[in-house]
Amino acid sequence: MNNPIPTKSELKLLQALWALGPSTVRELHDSTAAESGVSYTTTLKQLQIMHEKGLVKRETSERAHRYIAHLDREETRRSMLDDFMHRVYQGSASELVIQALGLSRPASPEELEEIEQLIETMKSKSQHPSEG
Amino acid sequence: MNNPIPTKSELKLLQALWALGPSTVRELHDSTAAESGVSYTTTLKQLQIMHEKGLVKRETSERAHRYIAHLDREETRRSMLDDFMHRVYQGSASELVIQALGLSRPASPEELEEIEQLIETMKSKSQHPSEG
DNA sequence: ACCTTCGTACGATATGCATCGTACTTTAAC
DNA sequence: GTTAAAGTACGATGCATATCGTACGAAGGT
Repeated sequence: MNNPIPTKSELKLLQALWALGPSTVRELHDSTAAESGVSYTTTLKQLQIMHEKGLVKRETSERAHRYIAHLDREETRRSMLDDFMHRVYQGSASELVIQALGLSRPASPEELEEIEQLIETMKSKSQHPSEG
Repeated sequence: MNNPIPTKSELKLLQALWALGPSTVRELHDSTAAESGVSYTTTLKQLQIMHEKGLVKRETSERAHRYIAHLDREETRRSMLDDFMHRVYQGSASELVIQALGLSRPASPEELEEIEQLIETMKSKSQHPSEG
């Protein structure tokens, strides 16, 4: 808990790390620099800073160090969403959900089913408040 | 569309503006500075910058100018949520919704009903893809 | 008329983030 | 063993954000 919130560019590198798994700076740079256009040392420095902050771990046994995301995608998203929900929606998950459902492309029927089932679960839970 | 995303401190002032309606710097500062501890001129400067950016309008007929949020809370939240959803969830509203429902306090039964109804609407829509 | 109070305007500074260039190190090829 | 290639480390810079102090103008009381 109380995890550091990654910045925009840190998040991009984390996305690449989650997609590729443990990677060298070279690999990460090649997979992201095409879009961002930044130079190699920028990617390197960014990863070093992320290491200081504890966002990534690294394996230094090889000459080219291998970086690993410290938290998985689910946990990171959860931290960021929690922060966002409090800052923007004053902690109201339901208002956030309602607005998210109104955004852009409709979800697939399977996803809608999954969401509905979650809601059923929450409904029954809210009738047994002793469960925390 | 393509609205500027407010920064963290700008968002706090917008929250105050939405709560209070058109307000002077003094009013906004009194209602937010207790928590933030910043000085009056900080609030003033912030609002001037927000005015330059188009985040707020202002009424200068009185000596103490009156500031008004340019966009209402719903629109601002929508822009911010859309940006967040793309950056963090790669545009997947359903993954965001599922995780939001899992966060912290459960929503009230009324809110869950509202969400369920929304989902029913979306389900029927997804069976008539010609509606865009 | 003069001073105090309340307001705006704006330059200066601190901090965080993102970016790059340069210096140094290691490896392998010649 | 000298050099080229590929790597790490790190200081310097630019830019946005956040904060504050000072300067200055307008109103009102005495």
